[in-house]
Amino acid sequence: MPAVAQTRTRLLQVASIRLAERGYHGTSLAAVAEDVGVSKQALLHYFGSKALLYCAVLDQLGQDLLQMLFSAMQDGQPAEQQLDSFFAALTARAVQDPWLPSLLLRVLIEERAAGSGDAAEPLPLQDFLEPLIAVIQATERFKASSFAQALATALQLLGGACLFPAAQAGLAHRFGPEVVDQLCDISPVQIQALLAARL
Amino acid sequence: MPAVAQTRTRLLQVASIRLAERGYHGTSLAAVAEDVGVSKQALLHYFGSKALLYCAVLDQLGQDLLQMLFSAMQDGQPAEQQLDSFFAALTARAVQDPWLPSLLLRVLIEERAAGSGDAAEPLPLQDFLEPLIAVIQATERFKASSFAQALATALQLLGGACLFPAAQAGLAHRFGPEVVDQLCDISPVQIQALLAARL
DNA sequence: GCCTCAACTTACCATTTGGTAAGTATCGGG
DNA sequence: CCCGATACTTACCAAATGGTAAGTTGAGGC
Repeated sequence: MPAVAQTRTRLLQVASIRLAERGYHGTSLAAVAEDVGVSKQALLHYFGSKALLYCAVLDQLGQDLLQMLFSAMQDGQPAEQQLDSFFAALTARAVQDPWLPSLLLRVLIEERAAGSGDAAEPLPLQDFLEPLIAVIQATERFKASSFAQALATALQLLGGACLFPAAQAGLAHRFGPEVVDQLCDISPVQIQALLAARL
Repeated sequence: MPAVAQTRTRLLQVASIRLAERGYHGTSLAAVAEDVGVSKQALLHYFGSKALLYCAVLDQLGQDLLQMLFSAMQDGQPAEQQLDSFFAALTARAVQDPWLPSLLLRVLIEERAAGSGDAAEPLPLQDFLEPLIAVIQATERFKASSFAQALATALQLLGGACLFPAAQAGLAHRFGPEVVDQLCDISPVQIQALLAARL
């Protein structure tokens, strides 16, 4: 099935997962390459260096999130419902792709990971965060609020929504898989409750 | 001032900060030791290995959090107010010690980091998480709810409360230091609003 | 004075890591 | 049929890392 040049895509996927699970420094190029079934140098062939691979992964993550946000912004619905749709989509995906919220939280926590030294490098996820804040500022509740307040709310929502799926694997280890199964069912309604309460 | 054996304490502090900022794999023993001003082997002298150092750091973190929780549980106040006090103390400390929420989130995300292979190793932070969930289950709102629902709420609250302080440094880089200053002021009331809305 | 023990230090080592150099195989175009 | 580009591979390397071995220093007990 994977005709050609699928290798790059698979490398990106595997790299995303490993970077989410073990972080930048905990992920070795050799491990990623081995998972995909190619040599380490194949990886370097596609993405010049580890830092650039990391940038590519974050780029992909930003695009994924942005697309989810845009999909939720389609029609002329009120901003509250747009946020509802977005976080519903986010949690739905997060349950089956736990690496996504893990990576998101990680990036937000680890400010600078792979800076090329250049000051003008585009911040990863910035293209996603700014529209998200804009939507929050478009709600009735935050119409008159400051940018900082909208940002605080965005972080609160993201943190509240992403921590469970990101911690999913560890929680199964702590409290048992059956509790996690229950949590997967509870999570979406819990997020809706959070949004309803905060907006 | 540091008479003797303060070295161990300082090593633990510096290790906590570096582990929070850069994660387990991103933190080298040599770097921690150098920050304190001793040799790498002094570190190994006190904590047998890197994995044991990590365990010691997590132990300390768990104790810190547990103490904050117990302090908030003093008198016969209602559970709602106990949670209020705890999260107020947490955010107050988190603003000046951003490494604490960073480390907390990191540990929750990275399930297994330094397992001795033994299956019966005590889970880090478990002694803190369980009482916290118990307090949530003691509230009117969650009195009749399942354990899983209380756990979901605990994670939502922790995520919502910890993401901003943990991301503080990166946010200053993204949106400028003045926005972060505003956020530091906003954060506590935002957390109170979150608690009031969810309990 | 001497023994012991904690609290370190300098040397050293095996492994892993990111990265370079150079070679090979395949394929489409001219 | 050759040319170049793409998509890799094997070999190799310098640096960093966690960890071991052995030595040094100073204080307290006998």
